[in-house]
Amino acid sequence: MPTILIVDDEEDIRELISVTLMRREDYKLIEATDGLSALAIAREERPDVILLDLMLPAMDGLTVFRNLREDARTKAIPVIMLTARGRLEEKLTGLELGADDYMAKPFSPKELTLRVRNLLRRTNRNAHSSVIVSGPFSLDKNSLKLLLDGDAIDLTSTEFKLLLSMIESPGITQERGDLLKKVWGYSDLIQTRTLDTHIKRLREKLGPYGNSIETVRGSGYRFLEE
Amino acid sequence: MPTILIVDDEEDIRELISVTLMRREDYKLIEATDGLSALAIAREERPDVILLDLMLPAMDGLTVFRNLREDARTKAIPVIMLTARGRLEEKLTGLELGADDYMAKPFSPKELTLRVRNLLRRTNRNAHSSVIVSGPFSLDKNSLKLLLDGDAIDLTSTEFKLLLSMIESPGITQERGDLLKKVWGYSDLIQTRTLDTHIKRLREKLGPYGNSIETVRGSGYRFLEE
DNA sequence: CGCTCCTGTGACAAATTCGTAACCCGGTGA
DNA sequence: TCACCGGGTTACGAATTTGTCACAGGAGCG
Repeated sequence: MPTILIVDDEEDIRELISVTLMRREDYKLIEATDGLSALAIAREERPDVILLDLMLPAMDGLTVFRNLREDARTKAIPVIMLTARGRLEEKLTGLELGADDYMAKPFSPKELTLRVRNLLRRTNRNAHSSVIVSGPFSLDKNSLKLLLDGDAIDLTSTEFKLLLSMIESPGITQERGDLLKKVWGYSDLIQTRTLDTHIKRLREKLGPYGNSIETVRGSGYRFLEE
Repeated sequence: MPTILIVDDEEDIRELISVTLMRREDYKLIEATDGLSALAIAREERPDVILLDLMLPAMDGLTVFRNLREDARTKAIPVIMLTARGRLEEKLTGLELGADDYMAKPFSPKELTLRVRNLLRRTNRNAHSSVIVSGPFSLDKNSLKLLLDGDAIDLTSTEFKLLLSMIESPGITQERGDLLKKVWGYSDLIQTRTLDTHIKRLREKLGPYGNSIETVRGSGYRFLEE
């Protein structure tokens, strides 16, 4: 579920945006009423999109934006700037600074929704959507890496495939034959200890989290659901 | 140098856009006057951005857009839709379909430039920059030079190409076959030690940073992500 | 033309991975 | 109680993959 940070000092605007977005999509919304708290929240929460009003008390929106772009933690977060209609110079300054989008109030609720959605899609299109996260596990199909609680774990090619096969269907028991087919390409019921050997090796490498892989006696194995 | 496809049947619009963009940035511009040729060009040239007028003869812009999004070759190309002012329904339909941006004519030339620029930045962080920086590495595509912690390292042509191929996708494991294709143009699975030999030579020249190139056994190689 | 450098090839060494087979243990059913 | 089944474990050797090296041919330069 994407997280959206709404930065506006006017409560009715925040309310309007909040209602608009929640009516049409399933987002987690966070609100900030001033620049400083917006920056703190952005750094802490790493929202997927920021809706940033330019007319803020104390620290104005453009300054907030500059700060966002200067901080490695927040520089990649897409930002939609909001402000009063007709302020072309302001608009251009925002775009000059690298804003992802710009909308003038009052905006069409549907347009806002669509722009947020498209921005999320565009961002996800370029992101490592190949990463599967489950509890402390983070499995990246692009880099063929496993991170466990943030620590890299060396897996062999077969181990990676096996873990991937299991983590893709958490909570689902996979028959031994299915796993043998998926990972090794065995198409018939054959008698082999290969799967068990690799399960053991995998469990060893996973240390305490090795018990995330559960044995279903008489059937196969199952990756613990989060 | 990014490629921009301008799709508009009106010559003065194409001219305006062309002049606007060329005045401010170094782009390769391609023009199309109708939907069919736009699609053909997009598939062949894979532009970095498409400026798509919605009022086209024969095949309208929305249909062109749908086709772009349905084709794996073009679905990832960012599209800015252009049309007459005030057509909110049309605007929403475009955004509904997933357009990356929407501008109403007449548009501010500067705004157009900025939106194109920002879109390019978001989708290709390094595409229009000739210098790729990653940690201590600074690779200049124009001078074919590598700086490592500020010190120039002599690379042969092949070594440079190989390092560039890897550094362009940090953290991504690239199959041996893919690297052989990219750097040597080999198109089939062949048995060769060439890649490994060059990897070894590259690692030697990189000294302590040679371990930025990681071996992914059974797959290929990966440049360490920053 | 001679020299130097670059490049790719093929042979061999080193390292790693993998699968097998034997053995063990616990649970279940007759 | 006993036999059997299924999964856990271990050790070993084979297979595969990657690293390394030396050499030869080609390209480029003076």
